[in-house]
Amino acid sequence: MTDQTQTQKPLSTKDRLIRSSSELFRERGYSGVGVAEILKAANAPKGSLYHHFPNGKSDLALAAAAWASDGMLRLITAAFEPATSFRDGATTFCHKLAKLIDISDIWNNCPVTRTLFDGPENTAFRTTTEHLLEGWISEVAMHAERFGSNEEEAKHLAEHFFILLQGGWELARLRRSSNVFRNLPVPG
Amino acid sequence: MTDQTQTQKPLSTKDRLIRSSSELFRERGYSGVGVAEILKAANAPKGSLYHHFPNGKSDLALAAAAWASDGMLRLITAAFEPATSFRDGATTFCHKLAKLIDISDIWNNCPVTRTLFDGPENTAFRTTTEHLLEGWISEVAMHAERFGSNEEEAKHLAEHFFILLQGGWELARLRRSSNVFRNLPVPG
DNA sequence: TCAACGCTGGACCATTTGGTCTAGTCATGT
DNA sequence: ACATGACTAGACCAAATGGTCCAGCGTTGA
Repeated sequence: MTDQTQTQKPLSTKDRLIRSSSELFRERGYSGVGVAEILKAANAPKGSLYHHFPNGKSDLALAAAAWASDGMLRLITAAFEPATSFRDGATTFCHKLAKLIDISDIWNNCPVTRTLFDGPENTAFRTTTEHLLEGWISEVAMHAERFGSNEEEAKHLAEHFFILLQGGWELARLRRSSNVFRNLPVPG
Repeated sequence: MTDQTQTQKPLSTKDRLIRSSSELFRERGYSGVGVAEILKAANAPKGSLYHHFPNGKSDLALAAAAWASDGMLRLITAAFEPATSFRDGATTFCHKLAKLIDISDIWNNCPVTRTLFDGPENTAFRTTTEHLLEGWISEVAMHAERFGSNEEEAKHLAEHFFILLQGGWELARLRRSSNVFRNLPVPG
């Protein structure tokens, strides 16, 4: 995976492709975005896309979802790591997410489901979606255990939180308000 | 609105168009479905589509979402009407939905968000989405009030339930299991 | 009986779609 | 200096896209 912590301005064509497409995909879904549009946004020619991603659009979507999922994972860590309890971590997460949504609407979409649930129904898409989202859940469960839950409890807590997150995204989008996340009935 | 309670077999072309497209849209999203595919599924020629829906695909999506939303509304009523408490109604709803999902995967999608959030970002789509989904919420809130909640409480309860529903759909799809709804942490 | 109208059938169209292919550029190591 | 391989550039393509148009059909009311 590409190092995302770098602050250097000039991104490689491949990275520009991943980032731009990630934004577009989560805004409008896999089938809602055309290759031409991605290319324009990333300022890249067609040849580059098919060089870096031999299977074209679908490969790119897989990579874009994985990259964006990493961002969410880091957000989870940033919220739960320094927390004093599960509830505290969950609440912090929600407030951080709300702030991101205030900055840009693209955060008001699940980068993984928007990108991959909307895509072609093949094994690669299914397994990647599973891998990424179950990754979020087990990461949250890990923190729940850290705060004293047993494995069973932690799993439930994490799943519950996942449901609230996904549902929150829908309601926040409907209402056009990040406050949904600030008032989310977090478990714990 | 067309009478959906009729049991007569031969549906009008317009109704076939609405029903078929509704299924397709909620399975694969607005941009994931082509007009040709809808026409084939509804066994209708192109002329009919543009006769009944002058604005073509987008008009049809609006109608399809409204029709499917009505179905959800009836499910809500069927669950909450005879219930003994809000929690009872909510639980019944979840079990009914789970059963529908077992029958057909198409129920594991929000018919409104899948169809309209994925569509073109114009006023018609936005206001229709709002109208339909807020309709669900206020219907649930109405039942909450019926069971003794004050207006404020009822609103919160309904929103909370909406979030769980939407999030539940995502997790159920990820896990490919309707049991998510049977174990949903319903409020009340 | 006939006119009017609602609806159907499908030919046709411009545009956009995702994808291929190849000639070229550029940096690298030797 | 040169060969190598990674990468870029964009012309090109078949297929699919959403949409238009109109001739004809059948049912209705006068």
